[in-house]
Amino acid sequence: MLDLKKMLENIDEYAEKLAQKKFNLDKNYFLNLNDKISKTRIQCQDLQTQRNKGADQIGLLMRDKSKNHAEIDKLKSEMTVVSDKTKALESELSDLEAELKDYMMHMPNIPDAKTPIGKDEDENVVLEYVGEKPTFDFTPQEHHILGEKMDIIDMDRGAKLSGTRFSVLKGAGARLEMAVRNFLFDCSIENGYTPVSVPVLVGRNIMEGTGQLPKFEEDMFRTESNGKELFLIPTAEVPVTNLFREEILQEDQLPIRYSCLSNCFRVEAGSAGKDVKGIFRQHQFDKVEMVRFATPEQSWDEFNSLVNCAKKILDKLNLHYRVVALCTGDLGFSACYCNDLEVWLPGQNRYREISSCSNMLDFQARRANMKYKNKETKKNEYIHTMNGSGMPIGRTIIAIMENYQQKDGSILIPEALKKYLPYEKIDANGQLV
RNA sequence: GGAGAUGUAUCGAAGUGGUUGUAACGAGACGCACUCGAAAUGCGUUUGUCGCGAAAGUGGCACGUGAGUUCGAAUCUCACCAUCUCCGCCA
Repeated sequence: MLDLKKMLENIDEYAEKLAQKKFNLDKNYFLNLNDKISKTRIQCQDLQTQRNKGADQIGLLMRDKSKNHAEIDKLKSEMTVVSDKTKALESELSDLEAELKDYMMHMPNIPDAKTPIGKDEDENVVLEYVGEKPTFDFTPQEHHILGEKMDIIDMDRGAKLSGTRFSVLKGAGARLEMAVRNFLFDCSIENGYTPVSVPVLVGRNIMEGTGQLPKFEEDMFRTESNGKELFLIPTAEVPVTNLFREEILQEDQLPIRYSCLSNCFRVEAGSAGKDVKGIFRQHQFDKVEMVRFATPEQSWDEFNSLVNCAKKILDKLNLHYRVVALCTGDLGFSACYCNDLEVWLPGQNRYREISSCSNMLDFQARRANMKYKNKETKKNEYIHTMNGSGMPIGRTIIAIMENYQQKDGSILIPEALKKYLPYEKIDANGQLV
């Protein structure tokens, strides 16, 4: 959620920036509503004061036995009127506040000044290329072709179990997956993160805290059982970021760096027909997520360090990639700045997103009410949150398969992975040798 | 799933309808005094949040959450949530 005060002071600037993220601010509605709320609030507080004083007075009279009942009864009936009025106004005020909150919960975070301005992903800006494209003396295949040939990825049986966008990994495929999971998990620990293991089913308020709800409900898997509603998380960012909701941390505790390997579930509404082959875009996948909590002063250093953590992982695997700054139109709902790492996939002959690192500043902290006590000012201030993928397991597997494939149809095991999968390669028949 | 109990500030815990007073008492933390320093002792400070105000200040709201009763609710009623104990069931 945005800072309401700042927004009211710089309403035009905010309107413009929100428009860059495709949110059309209804300025009149917004200002009127605010105006109505502050007027109602003042009236309401006056009435509440009146009610409190009246009640106290009655209490005093009742203690004083010499007073007659007629006087007390008269006051009581007067206070009934005040009390009714107060209740009516209280409920009016809470309706108005709920309306404003609902409107604000649908507003995205505003882009940071260094986010390039642009309509869509075509206007993202490449910041850096790292490593070099591998060369092949044959035509490299896409991962799903290799996977089916070697019988280590079974899309058909995945679909049989759960429908499209589900898959089954077998033999060397399943072992490669486990190796990648362990590798990425250990990478996050080497990079200084404390691993956490969290629920993948969470309540509605948790999804609101990180910004998935209320706006993107159709993108989320929802369960309901015994009247209890729970959502399947689309990323570990959701439960991990919410760990400190409704808490006030000490400044010394920050920064906090957590990593989490979890299942992720996405409906992928609106991406029908896109990336339908293979395991690139699945309803269910595993991912190591890195989440950081920081003070506003630490925020950007922490963010840059987070991006470096992600880069280090791809470097270890010797993969070629580029770093991209997302433009305003492509930026996620909660983010104010985002760098994507796009790995080179020779089979697809293009760069594809493998990690997305975003700084949310205080946007999520406001929604989830996460604060820290500033040592100097002694005030409680909102913390900053940021997160990035410490790689999705599936896409890392794809990158390895496509970049390490050989002319004979085998796939070499990257050096960094041999600790977890002590073989030279997966041969053309899908055997580890 | 059945039975019972509990939920109050940083922690422990009192408070079963009334101003003064958001919260007795205890611990912790912080500040000051005493001390060469420390301990001990004494005094003081210590919930959050939203208004109005340049500030001093001043007012509202919050005792698990939400509704209700009442002139007035931490206290009474109802629902929900969480925790603990016992029983049952089950990875």
